[in-house]
Amino acid sequence: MDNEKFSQGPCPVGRALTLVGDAWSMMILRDAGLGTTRFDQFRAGLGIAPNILTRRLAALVEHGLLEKRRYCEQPPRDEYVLTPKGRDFLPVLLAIGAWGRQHCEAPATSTMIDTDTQKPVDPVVIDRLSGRPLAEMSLKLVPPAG
Amino acid sequence: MDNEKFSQGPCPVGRALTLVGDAWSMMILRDAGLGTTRFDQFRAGLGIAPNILTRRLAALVEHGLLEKRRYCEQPPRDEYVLTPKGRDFLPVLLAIGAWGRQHCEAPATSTMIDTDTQKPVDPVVIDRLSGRPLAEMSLKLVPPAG
DNA sequence: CGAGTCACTTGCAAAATGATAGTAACGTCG
DNA sequence: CGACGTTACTATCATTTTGCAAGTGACTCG
Repeated sequence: MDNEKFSQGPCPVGRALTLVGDAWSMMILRDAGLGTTRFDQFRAGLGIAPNILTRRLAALVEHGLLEKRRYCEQPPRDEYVLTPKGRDFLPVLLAIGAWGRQHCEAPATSTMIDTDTQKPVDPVVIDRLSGRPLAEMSLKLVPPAG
Repeated sequence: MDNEKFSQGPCPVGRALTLVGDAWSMMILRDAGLGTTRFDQFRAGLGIAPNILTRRLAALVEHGLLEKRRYCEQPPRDEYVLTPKGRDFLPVLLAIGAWGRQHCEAPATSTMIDTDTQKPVDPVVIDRLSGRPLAEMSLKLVPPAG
């Protein structure tokens, strides 16, 4: 869907989706958030074909969500690490995961726990100002430049 | 990417993405959340080809995010309305939008405002238990079943 | 009757995806 | 020192998906 209409349009959702709006990219970011850094780790963990992985990683690097770093010269070894921009996207993935846990039943489900309290996290999207869950709020769209 | 590996796998993110893990589906849901219900409204608003729209709508209906309702018999007119499952996904889209507003600059940006307070909303993903933003927390993955 | 709206379907070209195989640079074991 | 393994890819090619344009059928409005 990657066209210029959305990448420069007024809707921030559209702009975001031109960068990360495909499943592989999000899965790569998820694994990167869990500590995966190397090409073959991503490949094995996701079961993704190497040519596709190459392209997705390159796109994520180009868009500034990952950084490719040479961490060993001899032999040449690269790692892909999240940039601040990429790290900021992880809460969104956890929100997607929370939705998936609620609405897509499956035999077994992995969970995330807070390492401080050892309790499972339950991601909710709220409004920072009012502190209320967005699901309970009534919202209105305001177009730009008016 | 739609394969059985993820739709039945342990990761709720993967399961969710088999349903909504493409940009068009999310854009359709976004518009549905803003009140769009009819085929040609979606088509015109998104600039999507009609055959693609047909398939995406059918997939979203099949997966239970939208419901197709005949609201007029003569002439036959259908509308697509969000199910509870689909409505629960909207906060995630707003979180994606918040990320997009922060990280993808553009000349002009539309915003959402709270109709109660008339102030712009600022979506953040927090942990329901601790109330803390997930971005500040340190998390650990726990695999299922042992 | 003719034009227009709505919700699509059909046909076909172009692009993306995915499986498999190959490559290049290096390290390690015997 | 030479075979084999590891890492990080590229190349090739079949399959799948996407997207544009045009057409269709049911119906309404003037």
